[in-house]
Amino acid sequence: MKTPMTKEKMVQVLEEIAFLLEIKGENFFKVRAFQNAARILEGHPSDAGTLIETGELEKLKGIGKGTIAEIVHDLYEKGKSKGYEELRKGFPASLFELFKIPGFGAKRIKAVYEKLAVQSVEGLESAAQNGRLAKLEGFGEKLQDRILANIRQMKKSEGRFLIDVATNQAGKLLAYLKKQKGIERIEIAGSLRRCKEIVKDIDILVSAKNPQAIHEAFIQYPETASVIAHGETKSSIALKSGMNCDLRTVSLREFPCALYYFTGSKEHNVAVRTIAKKKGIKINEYGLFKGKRLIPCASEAEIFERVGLHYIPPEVRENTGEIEWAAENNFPDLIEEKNIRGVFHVHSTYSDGVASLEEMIRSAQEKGYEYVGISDHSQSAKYAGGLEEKRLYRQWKEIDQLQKRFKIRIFKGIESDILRDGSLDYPEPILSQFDFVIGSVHSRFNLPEAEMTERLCRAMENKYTTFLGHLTGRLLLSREGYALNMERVIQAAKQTGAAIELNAQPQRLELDWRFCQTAKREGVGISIHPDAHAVSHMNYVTYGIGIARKGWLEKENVTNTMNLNAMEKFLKKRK
DNA sequence: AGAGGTGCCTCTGAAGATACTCCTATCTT
Repeated sequence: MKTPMTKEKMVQVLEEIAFLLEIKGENFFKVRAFQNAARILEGHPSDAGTLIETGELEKLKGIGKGTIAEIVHDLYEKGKSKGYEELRKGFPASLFELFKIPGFGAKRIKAVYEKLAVQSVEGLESAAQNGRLAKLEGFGEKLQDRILANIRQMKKSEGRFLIDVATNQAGKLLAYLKKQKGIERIEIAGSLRRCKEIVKDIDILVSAKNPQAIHEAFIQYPETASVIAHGETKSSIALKSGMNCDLRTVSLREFPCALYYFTGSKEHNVAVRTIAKKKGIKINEYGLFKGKRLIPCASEAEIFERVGLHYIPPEVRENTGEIEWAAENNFPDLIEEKNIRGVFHVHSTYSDGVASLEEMIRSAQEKGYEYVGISDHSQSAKYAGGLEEKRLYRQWKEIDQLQKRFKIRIFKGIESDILRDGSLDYPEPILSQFDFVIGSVHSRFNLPEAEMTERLCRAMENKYTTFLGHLTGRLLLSREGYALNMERVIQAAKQTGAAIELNAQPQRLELDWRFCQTAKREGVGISIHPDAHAVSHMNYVTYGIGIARKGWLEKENVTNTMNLNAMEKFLKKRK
């Protein structure tokens, strides 16, 4: 039996359909209907099978009973869709890559495809290099240069993956391997275990009774695109997604030292080995030795114990001061996900979310939170359906109604655009009615550093600004953040009492962990927010926790570890 | 294409800036 198509793949197909319709110059709303459906499906907490078998699919607003539902059914039941295949005729798969180039949309893709027979990024690059692109109607020298630069930038991201992509793929591979017989211990190691925001490959460590069979099963993994190496202790594969995975097998006895070694970072390992050496201890991936004698270690914790260090959790093993700290005996008690008592920065269908207020609130309550802060976009964010006064009142009214039915405390807030001059997006009489305000920059990204810094500082000086949202506006692997004097911004937060958001969306993950320590030292509060646009995004908090731990944050440093009572006081005090 | 309300039609994510080329495509979630 064929395994049913996964939801991720379906989402991709719907996005491709939208793309093809756009290239064909179809009705804008038709295109958007497919984009919308893709977002809805992606953000829904259930998998495709459940949605189809329960009949819930057709009830989803934006999917309906017509074409889109039919395509999803076909994809699920037959693994293919006639309509989609028809549409794809004559368009090479490599054409989809072009959409990832910033500054390259449907119109321009259509133009180069039809007039220059460009079918891929490679083709576009050579057309730009030999100047053919600039000669095309509607193009020119400058655009050609910009596109070349963007292609170069994009190529830098090749082979690098966001943490959620890596986590999901690693999870599936791990589940597959765990089904094999003879597994004793299995763990993810490497940068993924250290919770790096960008991951290059997945490292898996296994001890098993029958390592050969595990290596064999590993290279047979259905998602394997090619086998790079297949040995007795190490195998490497490239997944269809382009991601590489390494599997190493060790004995059960070696497992803790191997796990420690393969978790890294290299710099951390070198530094700890140096300390160990001074005590006459040798550590390598095979074990911990005093002279020639093997000292058995049943866990990583024992390794640290042996070298006289406090246990250092994987996330902070970057040799950025954690070892000195571990030697001093006042190692921080890093925040854990269970410490989070509520979240802010939750969107709904009032602006650009795909789930209703009720669905988002329910999901927060089901996660066991004491409070949830709703913050849709403000009126200037037209592209995202930002709320002007009238719809704001309607939302407040609905929240009041919902509050009667839900136990969780609902805070009324807004993700307010920070306008060019640093002011917020509503007049004071409206601002004063919010329980909280997240100030975020969503436009005019290319101001000079001094001006942008001033803009953010001014926003924080506004007494209604509770949190400063996604600090630099970066999108990992696709867009640099805007220029900013981080030290000054953190100082301004300290002086004004505004908290800085740690946006847990995998593409953002900022405040960057490298600056969390600075904020912590200055006593600036950090608030971990999912920036959820769908129910499934509520889980982003987990990544935020990983980054917060990586930045050495403790419970006390994180604003939304406050209980409801303390949070209510905090929000009132800010005004 | 889907939703909503009516029976086949209308409306839908709504603007403003930017960077380019020459009047428009793209980006902002």
